[in-house]
Amino acid sequence: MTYTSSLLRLLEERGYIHQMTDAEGLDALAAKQVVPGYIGFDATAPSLHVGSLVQIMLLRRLQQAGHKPVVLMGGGTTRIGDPTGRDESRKMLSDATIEANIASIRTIFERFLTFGDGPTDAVMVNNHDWLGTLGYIELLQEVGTHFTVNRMLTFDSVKLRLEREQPMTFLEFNYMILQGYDFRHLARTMGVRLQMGGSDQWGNIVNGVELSRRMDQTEVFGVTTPLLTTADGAKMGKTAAGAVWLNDDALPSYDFWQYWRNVDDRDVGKFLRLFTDLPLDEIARLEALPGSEINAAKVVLANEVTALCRGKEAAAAAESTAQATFAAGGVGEDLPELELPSDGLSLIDALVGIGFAASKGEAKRLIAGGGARVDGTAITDEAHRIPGGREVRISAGKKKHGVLRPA
RNA sequence: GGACAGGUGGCCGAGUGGUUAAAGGCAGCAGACUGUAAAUCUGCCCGCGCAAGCGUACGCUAGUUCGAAUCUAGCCCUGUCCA
Repeated sequence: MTYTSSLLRLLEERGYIHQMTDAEGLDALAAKQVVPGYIGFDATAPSLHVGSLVQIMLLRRLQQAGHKPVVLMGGGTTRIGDPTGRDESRKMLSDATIEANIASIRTIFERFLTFGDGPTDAVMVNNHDWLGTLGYIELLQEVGTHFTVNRMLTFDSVKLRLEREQPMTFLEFNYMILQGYDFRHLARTMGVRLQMGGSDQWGNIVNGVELSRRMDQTEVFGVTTPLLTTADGAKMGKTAAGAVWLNDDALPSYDFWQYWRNVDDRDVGKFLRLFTDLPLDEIARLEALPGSEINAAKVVLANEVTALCRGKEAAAAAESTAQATFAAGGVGEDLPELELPSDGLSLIDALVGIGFAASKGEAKRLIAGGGARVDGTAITDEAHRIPGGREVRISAGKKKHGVLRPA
């Protein structure tokens, strides 16, 4: 269908929309007024990772289309743990940890959104502010009456857990109620009319929409994004080294850049549309590049996303390091470094020290497998020693490179 | 509270006294081929040690035994059903 609002047109053509509660209603609303919309984020870690980037970009698009993004931090719900997609109950975090996490996560959003007091400026709220003061009886009376257990049991998050015979505590069972309550609270106090989220949040979003209608007769809307997987079916944002974090103190910018540089060919166009501000015709040109030329599009993708998330300088530094390292076979300044003692260092210790191997055994296996290189030459002798006094380039596999610098 | 079933390496899942650091699969790492892609093939995949070897590991603890993930007892946890 063709939308009249710039918001839905933008979201549609860039591939953000999976499901909507009432497309026509939302389209009409967005065409005539500023729509405050929110997305909820967990505060379980001090950084969000690439898996949340679609949601972050969604808020950015909302602002670009002239609406007001509201970032909801789950300071309250994190104390419970979202059962969605999890087999096991989540560990509880201390209040201090949660607060610190929220502060750290906020720095990411400040790169993607313009915060302030204006009508379309972004704001960040914490659901602990209202959930924390909500009494149990009050919750049961006000909110609980609008949920039937019959219906709650039909939700995937609950059903899956029961089918797999995994435990689900009553605490977690209440999560959906609280999340629905969030929406209604924001609708009442801030005029929020839209909640967005991943497709796994559909049930929670619908609950909030219905809760607002039942308690306040307010019409609010929900939009979910498609579940983002890479072309080979894996969830986004996982690598051997762990999650691809957005905060630069959790993952070096060079590694972040490399993540995007190495995406599957088939994902390039999709990612460019979702994660960059490049115009669509430019993206169409890039993703149509034949054969190995597609690598140019990946460099653009890596530059754009890194610039957005880490800043232009970080992107430029990462690119020039990659250029120097891969194309010229030299050494870029963004590579991981390790001090090289004047009397040299064993190859094994060097690999472990720079973080290319988790243990000496792993380093040995790497060497035995022919994956260890010193100055570009494969070394298969486990006992190899690197002499000191000179800068040495060390590699594990084709992609991981580092530098040993004399002390 | 009772009956029954179960708790194995990152995940799934075999194994019911010794040749088991524990089959198989997934995930991961490396090599070949390439384009820092995919697919495919090959090797690797607990830690320490140059090595022979040592140390840890099958929910926890204590036993039986020359020897236990495998047998016994107690405990903890989970599920299903019953109260």
